[in-house]
Amino acid sequence: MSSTPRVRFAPSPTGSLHVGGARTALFNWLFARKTGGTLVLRIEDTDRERSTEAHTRVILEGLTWLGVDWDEGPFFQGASAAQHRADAERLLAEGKAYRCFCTREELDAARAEAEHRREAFRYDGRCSRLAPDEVDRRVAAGQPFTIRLRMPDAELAWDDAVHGPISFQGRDLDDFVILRSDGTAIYNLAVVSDDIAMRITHVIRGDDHVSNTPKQIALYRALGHDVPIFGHVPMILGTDGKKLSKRHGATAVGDYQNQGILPAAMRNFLALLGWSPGGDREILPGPELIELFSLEGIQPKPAVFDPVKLEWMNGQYLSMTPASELLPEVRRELDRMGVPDLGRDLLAIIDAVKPRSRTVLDLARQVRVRLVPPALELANAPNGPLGAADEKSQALMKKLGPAFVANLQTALDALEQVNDEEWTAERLHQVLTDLAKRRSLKLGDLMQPIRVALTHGTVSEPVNELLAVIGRGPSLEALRVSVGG
RNA sequence: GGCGCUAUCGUCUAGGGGACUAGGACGGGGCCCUCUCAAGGCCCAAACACGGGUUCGAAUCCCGUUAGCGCUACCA
Repeated sequence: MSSTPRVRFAPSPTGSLHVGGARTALFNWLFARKTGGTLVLRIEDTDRERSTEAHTRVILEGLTWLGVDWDEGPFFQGASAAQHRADAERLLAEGKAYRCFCTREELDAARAEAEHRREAFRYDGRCSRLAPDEVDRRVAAGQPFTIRLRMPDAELAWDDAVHGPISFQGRDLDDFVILRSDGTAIYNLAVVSDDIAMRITHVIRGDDHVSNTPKQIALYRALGHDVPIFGHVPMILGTDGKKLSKRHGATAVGDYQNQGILPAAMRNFLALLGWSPGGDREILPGPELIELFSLEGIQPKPAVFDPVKLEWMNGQYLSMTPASELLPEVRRELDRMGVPDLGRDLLAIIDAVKPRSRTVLDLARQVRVRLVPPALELANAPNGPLGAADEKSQALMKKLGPAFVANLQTALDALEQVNDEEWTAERLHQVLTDLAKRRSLKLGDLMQPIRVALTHGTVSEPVNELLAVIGRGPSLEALRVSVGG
């Protein structure tokens, strides 16, 4: 008679961990952590055809990355096959279920015919009316059979934690199959059987299961167990309002991990998709999320997944996260890009570049440029050190004409006078603004060429900081190469 | 077709009979800051699906309509 909730996340390992599943897992986790309850992880692998070990691993890794940890499991549904069968046979013995000898072919034909007449197909329950000795005869003859639940003519209703009262009528539902002819359980039986065995108190799952719920309630009642609390969380849609699928681009949490999304940002974003703490709060790091979470705050309507807002949120988390925490991620990306470890202080560079990044990938790309100015790499390229600079840079060069290189040379001459000691953002700012004033140069006409020479682009932190972060040696070298000296 | 679910700016949402001239955030537009781009600050455009009720009063409660979605397997 424990009163702490027991919830479960029960993915089937037939694909990677999708954002919809991830969010369902997150809601379960949030609920468990908020209430001091227990989260059980159960892998629903009863579909032997499509389930793979690789998928299971990917799902577990995805959850771990997200920071969703579980207290029990992972359990594999396949391991409970004997219990499932025992439950079905008990129902059979108690007359709450019956053997059905209809073959798949007969059923398919009946279904096709109904469709042809544009009528709803209903299983007519013919096998439920078979005389006992007829049943015995067929069993003795080795005729294969499935087991169907006798659907009661009763109201099957529950008070959904997110939708409120939902009600079905038993007479609208078929006597559905609970055990296949090979003796394995059908999903609905397996779920109920396992949820009972695991003493699950709250079933929090996707909206697509609401029509399974009355069947499962019928099963709970037939098995003589109390029904848990159900909460059905709405689906996630693509930007076109259709169910989110591969054709919308990235849908697996692994995709977002590879794009350099931070787990905390992903968690925050997913939580806000269909859930709100009320009020205007949006940036909710882990502890707040748990503190504020409640099933009642879940929206009953489906939500559109907006990757743009995810990236914005990731940018917010990026600026909140200290460079030291970002370092391992950035280092990994740099390794992936083949940038050698130069023993340089990456922290200062990360800090310089952080506000202009939305993903870790972004961040790493910009760090790379500051580690190894592209002009140095391309010093001997056929198009010259600035040949690969971006479009806006080329436009600037064209616009300034000879002044571009002349101003660069002017800056170089002045900067060479700055010694290593003085090579700080403050000092460099002073040197450059003085220089501009003395030569009557517009600040931009002096700064932008430097920026282009150093980064091959027109976007960066302030030039004095850029020079400081790149360091004296590489900065001067890149400028020299760029003026063709 | 049957059964069920859903409906507030383009998107995520606040709101739960009077506090609504409907609030916030993303995205969009503008301004400030500024050597560029971000970040940040300020401002603007942008929504209660429709029709009936109930009520002194409805985004909010009820009923319809419409639309979207889900399920209708010896899949999960």
